Amino acid sequence: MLDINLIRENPEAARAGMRKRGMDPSPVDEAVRLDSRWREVLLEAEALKAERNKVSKEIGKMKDKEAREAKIAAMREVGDKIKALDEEIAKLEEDLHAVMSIIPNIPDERVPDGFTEEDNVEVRRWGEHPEGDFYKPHWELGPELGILDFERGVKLAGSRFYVLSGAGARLQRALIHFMLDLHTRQGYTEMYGPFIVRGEILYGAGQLPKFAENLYKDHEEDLYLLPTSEVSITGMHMDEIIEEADLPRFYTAYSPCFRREKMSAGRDVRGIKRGHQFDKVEMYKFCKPENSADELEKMVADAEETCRLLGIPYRLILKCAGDTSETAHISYDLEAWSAGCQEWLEISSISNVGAFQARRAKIRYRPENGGSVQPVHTLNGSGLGLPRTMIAILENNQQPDGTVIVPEALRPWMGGIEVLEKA
RNA sequence: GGAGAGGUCGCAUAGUCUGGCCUAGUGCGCACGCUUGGAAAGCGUGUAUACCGAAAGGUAUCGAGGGUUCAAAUCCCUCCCUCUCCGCCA
Repeated sequence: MLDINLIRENPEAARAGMRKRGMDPSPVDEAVRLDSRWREVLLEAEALKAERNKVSKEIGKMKDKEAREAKIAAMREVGDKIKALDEEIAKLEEDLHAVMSIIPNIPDERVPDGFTEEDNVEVRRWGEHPEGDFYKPHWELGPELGILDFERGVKLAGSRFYVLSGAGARLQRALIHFMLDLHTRQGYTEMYGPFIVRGEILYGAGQLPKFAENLYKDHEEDLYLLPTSEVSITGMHMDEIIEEADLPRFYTAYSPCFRREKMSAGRDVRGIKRGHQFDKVEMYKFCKPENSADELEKMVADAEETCRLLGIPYRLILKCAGDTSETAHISYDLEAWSAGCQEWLEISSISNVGAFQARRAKIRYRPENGGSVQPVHTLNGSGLGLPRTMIAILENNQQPDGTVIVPEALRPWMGGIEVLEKA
């Protein structure tokens, strides 16, 4: 959510941001209109409340019965007016809130123009593409090695589910281990929390109401399965005021992620690229506004280090305005090359969200110099999505004989397995 | 799942029965000042958040949301959470 003061003082900035994303900027005008009407009615209601508070206090001290009754009758009328105005205020607030929550974050000036993936800008590349005519896609390679079972996944839970077994399951666990240890070394604190969260937590992170249909929900309580641990980490400090001395805070967390993928029905159905359940290790930062730009670059470097240590060739993409998440000022994507599918796979998305989520989730900090509290900035980035990292490793590291070499970095957790081969 | 006790401005507590001097008291912590060679102690002052307003000031918030009333921390209803005991079960 943007700051209402910005909408008031510089609505053109918000409009320009929406245009840059290819959106119709009219919600900004609607917000300006609702806000000004809201203030008008609020002023009126508060004046009446001030009067009522004052007179009510007098009534408490009055001895004269008749005069007292007269005042009570008068205040009863004032009370009715207040009630009507309060209802109007509540309605205006609701409408304003609804409009404010569809106005996206303003893209950073470095964000390139454009509305589709085509307009994203490649920043840099690392690593060599494996060349050869023997590279198979993972959906063939995995079952052949006996580590990936699509049929049983479907039997258990339907399409877009799969089962990892033996060395496949172990490889994923090794990756989780490796990433958490790496991020800890990079300065992040490991967190483990609920994989099910309340609706208000999703709201604070900006997932609700917009993405309601993409979430799995408990059938009788206001609880949802996590679509990403970005949500739970944001919620970690919801409604808190953090002392400046306690910033920045860096967190890393492993969690499964659950998504109904309603919006991408029929897309990427093959293999493990897009499942309803996948694991992810997340990086997250809460910091002061003046540091978020630098922290973003550092987080990108942390994600790149993960790829390099695993030997995964990648390219770093700066997303164009139309392709940048609505909560973000600016987003980078890290894409891994997969030799079997012959395509770039998004394995990490790293964003500076600025105050956008913090404002919504009421996460603020108290400056040491005594200034007033203000929203912190938040950043989030995948420390790599596990399935796509698995794809890259399996496909790129395969040998002409159909075996797969385990990256050195993962060996400490592989129990002596250096090569994946048919059991 | 059953029974009970609770949730108050950083922390700890008073206030709730009996609605109005609650503009929420007190202690601790914290900040500043006085005192001191310096410190501790002591003394004094200050110490939530949001919104409206140029300001003065006003409004709201006592777990959340409704209700009663001229007036609600206080009375009523619903919900959330915590603790204790019982039952059941990883």
